[in-house]
Amino acid sequence: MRASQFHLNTLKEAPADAEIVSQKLMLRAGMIRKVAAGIYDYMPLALRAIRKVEAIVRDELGRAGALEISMPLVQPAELWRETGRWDKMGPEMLRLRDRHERDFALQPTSEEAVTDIARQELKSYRQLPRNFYQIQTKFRDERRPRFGVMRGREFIMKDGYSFDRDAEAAGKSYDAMFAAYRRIFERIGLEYRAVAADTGAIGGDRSHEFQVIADTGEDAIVYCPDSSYAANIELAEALSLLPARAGATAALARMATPGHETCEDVARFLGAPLAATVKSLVLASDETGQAGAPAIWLLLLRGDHELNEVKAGKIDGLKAGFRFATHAEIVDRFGCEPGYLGPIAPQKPVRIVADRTAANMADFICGANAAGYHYTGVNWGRDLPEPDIVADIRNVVADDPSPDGKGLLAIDRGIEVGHVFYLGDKYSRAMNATFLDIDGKPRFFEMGCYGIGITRILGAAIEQSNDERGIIWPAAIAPFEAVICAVGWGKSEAVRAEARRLYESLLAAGVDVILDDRDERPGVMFADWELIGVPHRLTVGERGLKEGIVEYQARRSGEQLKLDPAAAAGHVAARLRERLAAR
RNA sequence: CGGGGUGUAGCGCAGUCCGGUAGCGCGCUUGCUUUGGGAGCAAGAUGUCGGGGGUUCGAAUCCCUCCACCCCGACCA
Repeated sequence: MRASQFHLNTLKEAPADAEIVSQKLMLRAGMIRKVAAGIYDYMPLALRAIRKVEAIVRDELGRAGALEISMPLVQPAELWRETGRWDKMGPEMLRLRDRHERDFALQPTSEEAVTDIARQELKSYRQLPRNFYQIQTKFRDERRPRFGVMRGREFIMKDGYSFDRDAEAAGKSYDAMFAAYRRIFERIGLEYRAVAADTGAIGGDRSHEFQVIADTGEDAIVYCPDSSYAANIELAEALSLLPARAGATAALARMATPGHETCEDVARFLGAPLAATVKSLVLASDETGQAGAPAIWLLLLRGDHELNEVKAGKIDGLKAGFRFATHAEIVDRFGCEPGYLGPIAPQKPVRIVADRTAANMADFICGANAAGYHYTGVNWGRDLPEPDIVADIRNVVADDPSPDGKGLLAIDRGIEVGHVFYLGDKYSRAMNATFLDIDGKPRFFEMGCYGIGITRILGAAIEQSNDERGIIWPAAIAPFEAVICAVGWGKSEAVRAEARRLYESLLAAGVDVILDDRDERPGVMFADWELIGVPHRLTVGERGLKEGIVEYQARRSGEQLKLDPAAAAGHVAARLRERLAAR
């Protein structure tokens, strides 16, 4: 490719509404253009990177035995009604009507469509396992799209689905996809972690997210440096920090704490450590209690801990959904304003759930259910009944003990770029998708689903790797692997001749190279290609040619070399091969 | 969806309070000069001032209304 025939449009300043670095750099590099909230044009540079990601995904999935198909972007409502998701999906699914007033949705994912394929195409156990995938535009009408391609409404996703005879075979399909995902992210050249994730209603332990490590990630990922333990914070098990409950040493005392409503405030006011306090959170469950009123729950956590809502949602009685209680509900149950709530003698009974750590605390501080008062020296059993339920309901924090008992936990930020998930027969059962097994009986398919956010990978790669000059692409997905900057293209026949020769030899060596023949000043060329993030740069100019050299510069390290022109193409090709061999 | 904010040239912004011929920087076009880290000089082009309605002799500016976008929150495979 020659720059004079390519489309480049770099900006010195990013649009004011761009928020995070990947979004700013992609806009400045002219890769994407915003068309509407969360909806972008992918310009030639971006599409080249996208195609490279897709090529790696196709190659590895093909190797793993998956078959590419394409399902419709516009899907009939009937399909979604079969599984109940037409109603369950909510406004995130964009719906539309055709001229006959029939309902359709833009696919946010394709379990229904692929299960429909399976029930018609896969008749026999002899056809299993089968794994279909597509790389397709998805639409999810996010309430708040942001961060450019990281959380767009329209985006490109690889979604794959496996069909197996039984759970054991499905486990093998899952493991094969897990291994393929590892190869994919390694080939792309991202620093990532595969973490255990929440399985929701499906249950089991077969759900993993592939998280690209980046400080700007929206997810918190927990891992143990001394073992293989890694999990999304939504799932990561929090052990009790107190192995057993210590005996009471203090007497119960009612302290005036006017105006001190948070645990931090109360601890400071009473001169006690934050870890001696217990915080009270009031929830209302959607399962109605007596007389049709929502059941009210009191959740107790140590003052320095945070509620994990995913974990809370696994408690019997909260599984159907919950919300934070309203002010009126709180006052009705506790006879007291929020800020002074506690588990001791609320006005009306509530279900009390204590976190594992809170349940082992002794001599603790909590609200007295009277405005302006807290209790100190509170002890379970002596001052109030044992909690109704003790459960893990908090987020782990750094330096918590690892649940596998092998050290302390650390926390990183991550960007989710892939997810593998065992579905069981959730969709096959809902859609009556069966095959005939060896015994002649129909059985529901055991399914798995496997997603990769193709466009999100671009954003994640940039978040992970950039500097003040711009993007630093991993070579495997860079729009171009190398650029030749021809300094003085317009006036020097020698420069033109050498640049063309170099260009041809790089092409012959299989390097995806662009020749910058725009006759721009060197500063303009260098700034453009550094912003765009091309990993390898060769500069040909009269100055170097007089010395008998061309210059090489590596984008990531900044390393500069003077190379014999005859060896330059080989040098770049060798560097690109090294990267592949290193994996 | 609740709260806040912003819409002026491709991008970044001023002008709005206090109504009176539409501005600046970057980018773009042409010419000359320059030529190894986003060149200089000169001459240009580009605006339904987000849309509609109103007030006024006159509206980017004041009023009403709609829309879009952004931020915070809530929500969320």
